[in-house]
Amino acid sequence: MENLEIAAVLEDLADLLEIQGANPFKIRAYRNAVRTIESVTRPVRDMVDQGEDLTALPSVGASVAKAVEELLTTGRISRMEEVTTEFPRSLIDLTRLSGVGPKKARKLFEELQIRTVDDLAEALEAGTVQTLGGFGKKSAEKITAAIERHRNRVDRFLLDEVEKLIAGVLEHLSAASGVGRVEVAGSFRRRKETIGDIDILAESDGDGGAVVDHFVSYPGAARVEAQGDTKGNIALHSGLSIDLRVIPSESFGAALQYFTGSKEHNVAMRTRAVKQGLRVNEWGVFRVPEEVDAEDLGPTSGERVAGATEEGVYEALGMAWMPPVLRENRGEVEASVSGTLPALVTVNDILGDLQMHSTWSDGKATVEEMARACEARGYQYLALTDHSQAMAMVQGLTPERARAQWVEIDEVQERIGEIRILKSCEVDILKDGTLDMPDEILAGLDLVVVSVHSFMDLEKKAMTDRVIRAMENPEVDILCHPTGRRLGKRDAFAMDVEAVLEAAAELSVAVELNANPNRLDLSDVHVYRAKELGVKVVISTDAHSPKGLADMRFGVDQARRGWLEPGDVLNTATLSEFTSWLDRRAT
DNA sequence: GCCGTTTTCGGCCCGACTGTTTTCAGTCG
Repeated sequence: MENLEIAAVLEDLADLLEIQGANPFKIRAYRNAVRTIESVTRPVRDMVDQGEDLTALPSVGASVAKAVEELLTTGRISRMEEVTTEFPRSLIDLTRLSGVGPKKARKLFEELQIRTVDDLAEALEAGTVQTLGGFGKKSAEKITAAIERHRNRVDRFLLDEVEKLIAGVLEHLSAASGVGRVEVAGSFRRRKETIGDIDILAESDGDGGAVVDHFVSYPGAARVEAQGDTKGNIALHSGLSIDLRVIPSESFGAALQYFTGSKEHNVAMRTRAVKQGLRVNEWGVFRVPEEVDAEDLGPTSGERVAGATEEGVYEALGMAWMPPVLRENRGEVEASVSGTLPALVTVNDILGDLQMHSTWSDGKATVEEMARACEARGYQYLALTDHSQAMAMVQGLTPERARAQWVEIDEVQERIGEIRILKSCEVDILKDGTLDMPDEILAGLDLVVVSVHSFMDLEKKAMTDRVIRAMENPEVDILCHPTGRRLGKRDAFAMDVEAVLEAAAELSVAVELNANPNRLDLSDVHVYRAKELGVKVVISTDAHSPKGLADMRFGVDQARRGWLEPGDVLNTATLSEFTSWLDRRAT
């Protein structure tokens, strides 16, 4: 069982306990443990198998450790079984509907015997929901709309989609009178691989309500969900929900910090602040007067010690500012305090792109066009990685056509001069782990990259063995898009990523972080683990046109989320450093 | 349920908006 699956079960347990009305701090404790397990870079399963003490993990105590061990050995958690005799697990789906929380879910179940979203839809249709105390006409309408959205749900958006969707909103907002800085905060600013909704902050010391009015008048808005003096929300036709907060200048940094999150990062920060007699909220950092009861404090009571800038907020807490990509409570708070934050890789460090396609297979541009586009980006080298023949539908290269391409590459290299074009091939890993290209061709290539494109539904062990077998071929340099996922479309293969990374370390094979925003494969947690194991990461665009080369920045963002520094990323190497790496196995 | 450089007991992050509950609970982020 993968870490994410374990976390999902515990999350369900927390949701059910909340419906049951358990102690809120107990519920929070479970949720904290969920976050820990989601971001542990090693498989928890291995830790249990090796008899390690799970309570060494932050926020995991005796109860959660026992529950996880029980889950891994028996496939169930007895605490969960107890709760589900009282409240069916399907009630969790109700709380996922906007406007329905644990209290309402419980009430719907106890008074109307509603167990599922379908039950709820029927009851709304019949008009019985409105008869319950706490539910009126408006809430019935809201929940009906939420069910509708749930049924044709556009769950999460990709980073590149969001960038396009919000450009017009930002332009519209900047045109509002009295608005200064406009920043997008939230998971978008942290460059998370998928985005649920958008948080925009607008600086204004004037009439906040007027700014919100202007915001909700955005012509592209499908509906207005909320509208107050400091806050508004609209939904676009795509389903993307956009929150606006209007913030005075003196609080802009505090608000930017607060709404950038993550929630877990902020909790860790505020807990630290409380120990220093400070109070952090979206309005600033305040020194709490000692003899005043916390209950009597307003949001801006006490002496303001920071708030105008984000740097100032961190400084007030004795911390160094850090890039938003790190703010996931995975050790960055401690690293910031101790001055050991990583010096993250940037787009400017990238000196080459090691996966792209040309018209020799399914690319849209010629070898020369791709090379010139890479040259224009300031790279020292690129690798042409057209598909091998197993990818027949995209005219993958036969050995004969591979040789023919080498001739063309030599000609282009002659014309183009400085930038080095590496002869490569994205060789398919066949079902049995052998490679779709004869050894003499592999030996003639400058660089061999390998990928799985077929039989993606193999059993976990078979898939893991297949990929490791491919990496054992001494000609192999890079494993591309290792888990095969397509965000929001296709799950990762059933594959033991830990075992594959360990094999990569052993065999001196690099792993790709595919920069295409649909893939971003490996994930942030996996590249972090690769770094821990000493596996080199290559950030490649897999471009099929010159335009696709620009996706590099998405890959770099993901690498930064995984704490990678330039030295961890192979394609920050200069050409001569990179070619010596290619000779690493020569003795 | 978890945790400890003030604590092994007594805390645990905090504010805005909405709808309906005439003074605030529920939900959300």
